[in-house]
Amino acid sequence: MDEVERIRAALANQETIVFGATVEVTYQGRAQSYLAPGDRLIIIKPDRTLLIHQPTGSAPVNYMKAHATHSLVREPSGVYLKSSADNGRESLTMQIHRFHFCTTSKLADGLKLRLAGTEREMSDFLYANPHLVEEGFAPLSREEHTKVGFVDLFGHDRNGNLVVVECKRYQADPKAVDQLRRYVEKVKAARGVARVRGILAAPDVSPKAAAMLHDYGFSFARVKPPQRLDVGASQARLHEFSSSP
Amino acid sequence: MDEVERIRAALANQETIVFGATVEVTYQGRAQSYLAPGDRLIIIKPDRTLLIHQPTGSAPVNYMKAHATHSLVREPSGVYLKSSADNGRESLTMQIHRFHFCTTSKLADGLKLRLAGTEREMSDFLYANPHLVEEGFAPLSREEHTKVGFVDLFGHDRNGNLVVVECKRYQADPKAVDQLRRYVEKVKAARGVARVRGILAAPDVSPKAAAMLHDYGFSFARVKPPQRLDVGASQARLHEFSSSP
DNA sequence: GGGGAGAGATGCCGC
DNA sequence: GCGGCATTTCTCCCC
Repeated sequence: MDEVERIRAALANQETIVFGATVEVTYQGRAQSYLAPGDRLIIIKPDRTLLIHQPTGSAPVNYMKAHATHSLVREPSGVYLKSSADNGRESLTMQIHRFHFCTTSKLADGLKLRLAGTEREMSDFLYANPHLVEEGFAPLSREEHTKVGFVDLFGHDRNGNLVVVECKRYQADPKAVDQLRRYVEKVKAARGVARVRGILAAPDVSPKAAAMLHDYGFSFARVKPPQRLDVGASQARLHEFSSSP
Repeated sequence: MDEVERIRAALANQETIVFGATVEVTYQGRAQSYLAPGDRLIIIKPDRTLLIHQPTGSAPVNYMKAHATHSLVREPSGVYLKSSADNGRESLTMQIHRFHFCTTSKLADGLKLRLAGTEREMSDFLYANPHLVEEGFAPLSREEHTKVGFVDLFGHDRNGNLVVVECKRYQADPKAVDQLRRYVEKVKAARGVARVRGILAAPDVSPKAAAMLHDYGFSFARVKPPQRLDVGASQARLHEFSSSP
């Protein structure tokens, strides 16, 4: 049985397919692209995600998201993998000039990654340790998704001013200051208060972002995201859900 | 030769390595994570990018960026892939409980993807077809990266007002309006002009973003990004550089 | 299902 | 190298 037949069988059987091949790729959908022939690694997952990787970099050079449909066709001009999704609004055609290797297999895995050091954990940490934001800061709420928007941390300072805190786990950039500014204005409008302070909490701040903070009268609090992953606890909890599909 | 030896040889030989295995992964670096044992697809590229994929989704569940170092070690407790980068600030340990398959190969590819329908092409298109932004719009410059920032399109309207246009290839969201607002204010400050109009050009606009446009007195222009990929020309040009490493 | 926002975002291009 | 920003961003969460 050649590669075409093996891949067809694996597609029908919802296996994980991996092959190396010289391929040429055209894509049309949210954008449009063309990739001239070259050696790439192609992956089709059981959820019908398609990934086409070149020999460098983290990101696939071409791809189709989960739940696409794939068909391998032989035509006079050669062998093609034709993929389609979103009722034909996304389509990808890969001409396979030559197979180098091909593997198919059943892989079983239903586990979730446990991640620590996120922005959410950072705002939780600052809620519990408000002096790290500013001496005298008294948080009222965190992750407020309902009243005034998606404010990370909300409270008042030692002088009774309302304070909006935006947390970033990385060096804060202009976008982060935009966001803080938007939330400060939301709170002003929602509460009818003229003075609302803005504090950006992050491990660092870029030059442009720092200038914006100054322009808007905001403050900066240097805070590193906490990284405390309880592997033991997470492992125990994860194993409770470790039944594979 | 078992999998461990084959992978070691392939690492030394800068080959592309693909294997399926039951693995358990811990990561520490910009964040911290733990992934309990399960079947995954592991890829190591010639540039030493490491990707760990679960059976669903486009994104790797764990990874190391290019130029990491990898070593396969046998210890009394089992076989481990230990990866490190950025002088040890990033590290990943993968315990390999069981190999399911393993492939190594030399893949040669040095070609670049040609992509059409980007924001850049959209601003070029509107520069050439300014009436699509607004009747009477007269563009002065595009992709202005030096004077006032990164304004996509800049000009004046039929009444002589300065106009800043921000292009988005997707449905415009609140972040896009933030960005437009920031650029409008930059132009105001740089030119000392009190009135500068802002126009958001995008195929669609979200409800919140539309409300923000209204609040700030900005306009919306419904424009789709152009998708005209000249495959013939790109193919010819690409083949000139098709010598593989 | 769509909107809003985070991400170990990645990648690209400019200085 | 860093900074600023687009991305076929992807993914999650919540309405």
